[in-house]
Amino acid sequence: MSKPINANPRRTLTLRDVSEASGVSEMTVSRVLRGRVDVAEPTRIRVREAARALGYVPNKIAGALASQRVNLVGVIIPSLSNMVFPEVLTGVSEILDNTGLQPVVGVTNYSPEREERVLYEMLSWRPSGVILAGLEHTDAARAMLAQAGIPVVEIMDIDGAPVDSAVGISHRRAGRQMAEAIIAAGYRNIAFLGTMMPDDHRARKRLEGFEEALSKAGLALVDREFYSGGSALLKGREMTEAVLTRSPKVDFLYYSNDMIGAGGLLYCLHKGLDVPGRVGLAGFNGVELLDGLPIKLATMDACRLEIGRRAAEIIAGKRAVEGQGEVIELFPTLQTGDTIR
Amino acid sequence: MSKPINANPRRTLTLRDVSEASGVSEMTVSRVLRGRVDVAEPTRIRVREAARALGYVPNKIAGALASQRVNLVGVIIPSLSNMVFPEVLTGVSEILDNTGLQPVVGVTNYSPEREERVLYEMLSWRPSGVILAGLEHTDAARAMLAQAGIPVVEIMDIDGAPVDSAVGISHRRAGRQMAEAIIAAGYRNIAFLGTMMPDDHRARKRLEGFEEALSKAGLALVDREFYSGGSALLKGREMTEAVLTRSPKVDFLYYSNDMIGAGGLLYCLHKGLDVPGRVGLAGFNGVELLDGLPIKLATMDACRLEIGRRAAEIIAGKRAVEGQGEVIELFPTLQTGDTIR
DNA sequence: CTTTCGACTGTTACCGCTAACATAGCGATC
DNA sequence: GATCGCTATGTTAGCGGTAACAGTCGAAAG
Repeated sequence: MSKPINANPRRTLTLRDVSEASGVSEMTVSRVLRGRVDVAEPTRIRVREAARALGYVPNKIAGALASQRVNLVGVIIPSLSNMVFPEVLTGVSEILDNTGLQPVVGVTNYSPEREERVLYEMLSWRPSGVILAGLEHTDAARAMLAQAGIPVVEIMDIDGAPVDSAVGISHRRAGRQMAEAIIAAGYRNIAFLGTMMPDDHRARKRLEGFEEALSKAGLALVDREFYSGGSALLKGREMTEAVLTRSPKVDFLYYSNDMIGAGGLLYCLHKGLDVPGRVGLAGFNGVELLDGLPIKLATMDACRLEIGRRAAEIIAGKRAVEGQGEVIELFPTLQTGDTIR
Repeated sequence: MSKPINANPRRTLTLRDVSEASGVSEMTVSRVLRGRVDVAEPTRIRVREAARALGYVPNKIAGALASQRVNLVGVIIPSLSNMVFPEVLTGVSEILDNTGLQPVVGVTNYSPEREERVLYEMLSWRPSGVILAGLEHTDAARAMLAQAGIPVVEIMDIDGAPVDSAVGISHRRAGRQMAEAIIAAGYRNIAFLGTMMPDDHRARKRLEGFEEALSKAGLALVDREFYSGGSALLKGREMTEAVLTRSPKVDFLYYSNDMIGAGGLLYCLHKGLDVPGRVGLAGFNGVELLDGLPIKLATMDACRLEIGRRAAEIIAGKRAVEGQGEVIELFPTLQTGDTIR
């Protein structure tokens, strides 16, 4: 009776408010706002105006619950601070933009436990699909993915068994290829510089492939140096100095990523070392940053943009859950740049 | 009667499934899974085990609708591909990690329209708060923010009027300070190199402050050069070459960000120019990358981590919506590095 | 004029969970 | 032994939308 009028002057708006303001049912408002075609033009206009005037923003939580549809795609990656994953995201968004699907990013910092937590959190929002980096996950994470009943794409790596689909390159092969190129160029005293890799499986696989090819040629790594944390460029510089000081006969430096490779290259140039004569260098990833260096570091692009695109396409295409997942292998190209003779 | 048993063998699980499996009511299951304390220990254990055995993942959509609570915080930033925003995100996550709140990132690519869309999309999930970069937004965006009834923090910049709260630095002042330092060091023929800035308001404000201080000293920019897109490091190199060729008497290069500054620095070093004697350089942001350069570029850190932290604290603290927003000004420190004499 | 049909709009019943309140035990208190 | 006061659990009624189906109404067809 004495319901307080205007007690809550800015209570959050609902369909009902728009419905009352425009004189049609909530259902019709809902139809208009979702862009369905079976509403008369004049009605449509009235509703749109009422909604805009009120500043109504639909509640997707309610909508998703009712329709059992969520236009979100979880994307779980290890890090944002190296340039590689942002580029994957670019590829993903590019494709998803035309589908009504929306990426939601989660970051794991290369921690499997954190990945599990992030995944759990994401799945609890019932996304339409999940894209996640790597093939290595906790058992619980793998189980969740399998149970979720949504398309799952594991990206970056294909050396292993995916839960559902996978898009990536063979890092083992990439490492092998680089080793072969280096050996062919005549280098014999090769050192590896890279991340400490308890959980960077892709770097590990590259190194494995690299060493495999070396040993096939009767060679072995002359030295190796690892780091974790800090400014990659600086670390590359420091590690390079350490290695060249400790093992003066080293004539090639293979870096696990371009950033430390760039640091090493700058160091060598600064020291006036003959590159690629006295010492050769190579990195991995093909990041844009390298274009700005005085001379071009040898590298292998990781097909990041393309991986993002393909993964998104799989999610967008696979409305139906069933059907075996597909595995798409991409092939990185070796760019010898100016640092391999 | 003849309801098909197991018709949908992997229908998605609900509380009811866990409830049946553990022999208690849905409500009790709900309580256990939300970690509420008023459930007997044996019950709690039974429920947990049933949930784990089934692989149940709660449906936050339903939960959020029922409780009118969403543990999400929208974070809207222009870009992920320069190192500045990832660091802001790090600060945000760091604080939010202890609060049960979760950041959700949206990227605008410096487009106001895209920002508006991303914001709309986010608000439709009814987040507990929004953090977004900059003070410049479309009218519609500003209206949505004001209507949303949730804490809003605009970050990076405080030269303007925030919708609610703001955390950032004064870019105008930052530009002024840098100009003063450069003038004090005796440089007189100063050029500016930076982004084309229809929508990079912070770079614009820095330039404004910079020129203001110049003119106060009776000086004016001798040359200027703009770019957009592409590898920043490379652009820095190219623009630097262009400026030094076109205006040989230039003795100082002020860059709108560290990345192009680094490119310029590498170019100068490569050309054997005397830095900082013949020509001085300065950038902006204080990115970690600079630590790896042969000599240290002068810069000003933008307090990115701290901005992220403070913004998150405001959101986390402000359970209540009311109360005027606060404006927190941070003060960047000028690091002269090795490129100002 | 009645019937039919299609275009448009309304009604009803949930979606899966949680707030709020109700209830059942059960030992302590007087 | 009745009452009280807990603690532990259950019941009820939505949260704000949407699917599915049910009208309504005017024009075309018979």
